[in-house]
Amino acid sequence: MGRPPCCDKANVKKGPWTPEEDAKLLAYTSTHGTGNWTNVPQRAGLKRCGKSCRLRYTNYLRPNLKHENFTQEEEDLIVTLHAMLGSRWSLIANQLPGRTDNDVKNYWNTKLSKKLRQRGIDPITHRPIADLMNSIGALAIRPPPQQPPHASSSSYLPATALPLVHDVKYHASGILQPPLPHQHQQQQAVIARVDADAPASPVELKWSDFLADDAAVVAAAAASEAQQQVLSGQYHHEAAAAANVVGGSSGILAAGSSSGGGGDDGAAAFIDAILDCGKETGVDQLIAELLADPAYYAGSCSSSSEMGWGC
DNA sequence: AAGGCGGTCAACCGCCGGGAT
DNA sequence: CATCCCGGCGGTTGACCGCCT
Repeated sequence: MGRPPCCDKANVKKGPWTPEEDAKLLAYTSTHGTGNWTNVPQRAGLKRCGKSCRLRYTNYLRPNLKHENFTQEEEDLIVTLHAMLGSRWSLIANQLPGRTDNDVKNYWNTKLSKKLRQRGIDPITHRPIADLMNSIGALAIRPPPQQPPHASSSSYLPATALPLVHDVKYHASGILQPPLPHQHQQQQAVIARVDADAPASPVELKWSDFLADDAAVVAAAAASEAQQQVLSGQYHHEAAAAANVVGGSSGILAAGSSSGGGGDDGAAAFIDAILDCGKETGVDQLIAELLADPAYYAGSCSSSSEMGWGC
């Protein structure tokens, strides 16, 4: 039971918008701007729900929207960001000027996820499907852990750790390869730089707080040094974001990848906490920086056309 | 020609978080 | 502090279209 509907459904028109309705909405927004959408229908002379008006405007009528097909570069970016962020379409869309979250979501659901699947890549985890099947088989026969999940000398490791984001290109290409040494060094350098910016009173967030089951344990075991900083409680939102990018992306990637596993929820909650750590989080900026740094994604191939999954 | 089928995408729905009161 | 309202988000639906049989 959610909130009551925002509109009187009996007096609200639904369905496709007509050119006349578009014109009314455009005329109103061009003179009055956006905001207070609940009053917009009445003032614009529309028999629509305010939410519907907002959606129509943001997804279709808003200036500077791109209506043409997605480019190869945009596809690459979506795949990369989806690997980093999961289905946070608004964040992904923020990195694609002129695209809406609805655009990106639809494009992902109808095109990109299929492309990945055809390439043998699981679109949720961004791992090779064959790899996942092996992992599932290993999980099925693995005995329960004998040690607490945070034991440092854990002999308990999955057959294949969940993926690191810097592997995304490799996954997308279907060729899983380890990062080159200089790539790893550069990743660590970024972590160090981000960590150096940590505030004097860091937010107390621990990855372990979000651990709930095996999947999260696997993710933690696969984490890098940067994630260890998170585990030690010296959390800083940007550092944590970097930790997730470099070592803890498995949490993001695992989110939603299984049917309701608690670890997936934990990973998602962890990311939520990161994103909630203040308006100045700089997540967008961090994403932009990471994307601008070719070292993160420089693999054996540099574009998805080379990946071989062009149209 | 017509019906079935799958793909695409605009739009809706319900939930959530944040600000206002 | 509690409640209400609004905007935003992600998931889902359904209309439309083109292709195939």
